[in-house]
Amino acid sequence: MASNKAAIPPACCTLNISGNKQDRLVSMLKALGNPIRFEIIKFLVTHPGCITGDIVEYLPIAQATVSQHLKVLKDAGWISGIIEGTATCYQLDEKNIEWFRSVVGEIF
Amino acid sequence: MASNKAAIPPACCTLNISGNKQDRLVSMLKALGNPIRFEIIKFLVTHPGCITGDIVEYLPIAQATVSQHLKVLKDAGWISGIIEGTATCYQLDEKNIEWFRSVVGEIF
DNA sequence: ATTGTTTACCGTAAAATTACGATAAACGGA
DNA sequence: TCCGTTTATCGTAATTTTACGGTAAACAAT
Repeated sequence: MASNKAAIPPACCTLNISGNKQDRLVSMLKALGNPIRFEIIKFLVTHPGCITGDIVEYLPIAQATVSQHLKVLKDAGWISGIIEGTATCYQLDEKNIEWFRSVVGEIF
Repeated sequence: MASNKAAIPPACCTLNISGNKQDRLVSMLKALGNPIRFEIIKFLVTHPGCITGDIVEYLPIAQATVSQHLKVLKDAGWISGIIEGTATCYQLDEKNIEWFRSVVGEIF
C-alpha cells in the first residue's frame, strides 16, 4: 500500500457484501446494464403479463433476440414467465426486485 | 397487445426514467455489473486514495487489465483519479454515486 | 544524465455478448 | 387431422468485452 496523504473521508457507501449475495447482485446489475433489457423491464412495469410477441412488437429487434434477452432477465431474477397456451406471459419478479432494492439500500 | 386475464397488480417499481438520465444509469449499472470492477469499487471503499499498483497487487489480473477496468469505472462515473507524481490515486466519485443512489431510490 | 518506478495506452488474442434467420415443439381452432 | 400461431432453441456471424505483453511517457531519485 502507498499514498495516504489526504485525510481519509468517510466512505459514501459501505458496499458491505460478499460471496453468493454479491454474485447474485452483480448478475442482476449486469442483466439490467443493457439498454434493450432495461427497456424490457420498463415495458413490463406498464404491461404486466404481456406476452413475448408484445415485447417483440415494441422493440426494434428480432424475435429470437428478444427471447434471448428475456432468458437473461429471467436467469438473473428480474422477470418470470408463465406459459399460457402457446404464449408466455412475462411479469416482473417482485420478490427478487424487492431483494435487489433492499440490498442496494443496505450497501449504498 | 394481448392477454390481460389476471388482475393487474400494482407494479413493484416505477422505473420512471428515460433519455440521458436512463442512458447514464444503464452505463453505471453495466460498469458495476462485472465481478472484477465490483471488487475494485469495494476495495476503494476501504482504501480511498490508493494507487493503481495497490489495486493490481490486490487483484489476480494483469496491470494492463486493471488499468482498463479503472478506465471503464471512471468513464461511467464511479471513480475519479488524481495524478500524484508517477502514480494515480483513485477514489470513489461520491457525487455520481450519490446521484446513482438517488435515482435508484426514485425508480425502485 | 541515468536509472528505476508507475501507469496509460497500443496491438492483439480469446472469450463473451448480441444479433439474426431457420426451425421445431407446443398448443388452439377449424 | 390439419393449419396457423407463438416462442424457445439452434447454428452462426458480427461486435464487444476481457485479458495479456510490450512500450512509451512522466516523474523521482541518485
